[in-house]
Amino acid sequence: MAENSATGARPDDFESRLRAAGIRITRPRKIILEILGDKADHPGAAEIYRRAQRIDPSISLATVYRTMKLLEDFGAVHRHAFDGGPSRFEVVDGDHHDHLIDLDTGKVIEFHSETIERLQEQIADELGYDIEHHRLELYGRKRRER
Amino acid sequence: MAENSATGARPDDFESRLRAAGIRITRPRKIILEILGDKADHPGAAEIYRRAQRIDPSISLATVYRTMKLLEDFGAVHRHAFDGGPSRFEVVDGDHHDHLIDLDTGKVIEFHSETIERLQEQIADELGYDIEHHRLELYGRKRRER
DNA sequence: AGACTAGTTGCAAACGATTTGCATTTGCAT
DNA sequence: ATGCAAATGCAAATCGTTTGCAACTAGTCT
Repeated sequence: MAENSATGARPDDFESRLRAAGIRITRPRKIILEILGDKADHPGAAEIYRRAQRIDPSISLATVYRTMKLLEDFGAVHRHAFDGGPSRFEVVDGDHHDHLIDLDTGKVIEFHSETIERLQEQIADELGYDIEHHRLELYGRKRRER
Repeated sequence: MAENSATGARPDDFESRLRAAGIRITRPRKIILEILGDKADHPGAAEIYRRAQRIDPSISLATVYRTMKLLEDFGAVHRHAFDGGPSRFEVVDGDHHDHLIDLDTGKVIEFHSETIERLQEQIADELGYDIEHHRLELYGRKRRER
């Protein structure tokens, strides 16, 4: 059955884009796309696997990894390894942003600073480099002002 | 500029600091400290192991890892996982800096921008967070202007 | 609808990086 | 020198991730 989530998940978009690229939409992939559609957090492979299993227990972790790789190569997903930990994934929806990781909860907050972006470009330029991509992560804890 | 070390290594500094903290200076540790004294690059555990073995073939990889952990906890070393790869280490020598990683060679260039630092603080502040540490990595390739 | 086939799956085994249990050695204070 | 807690080397264990392979499907072509 086709369920429409009012929260903004539109896996159909992805499905058609993938189809257009000649990528098969299989049952596992459909489920994973559905999960990623949430966009609420930055789940790791194990978490995606757990959620997928609740929908279809026959899904394997290997397929989760393979699908994430596929989506990453396709450019639909970004992979992060915050503080050297296991990979966590994030759906790419156009706008670039950086991350503030809550050290207590692991929660990820997104932010963007055009000024910082420009400064990065400038620095790389002065060093004679072209930036391919970059990674800015702030690790912190909620301010506890009493 | 600061002081310069012609041949580079001054492990004695570290040794005394570690001794003062009640940490035993064993043969393997002495060797690893000597290697880290170079500060020329950002070697990974395997590379440190390789270099250590050239000095004393009996050193084990496990000890390299244990020692790096020790030094990291001691605050003498920082651990990086550039682009999700294996850990690479860097001696901490006071001044903070960020990194530009040459995607072709893996070489790491250090830089620092007080402006960026301040902007980061400001952003975290606006989000209600105190920064514990942060990580800014630029990944790029040497500009090939002909 | 049935058949075909290349792409995809699940499983388990393989993998690379790192950690750990344990018996043996060693630093270093006595 | 002696003693003992701490550190070592080794091998096995762990974690996250990838891969080989035989069985299975999605999408296509009748």
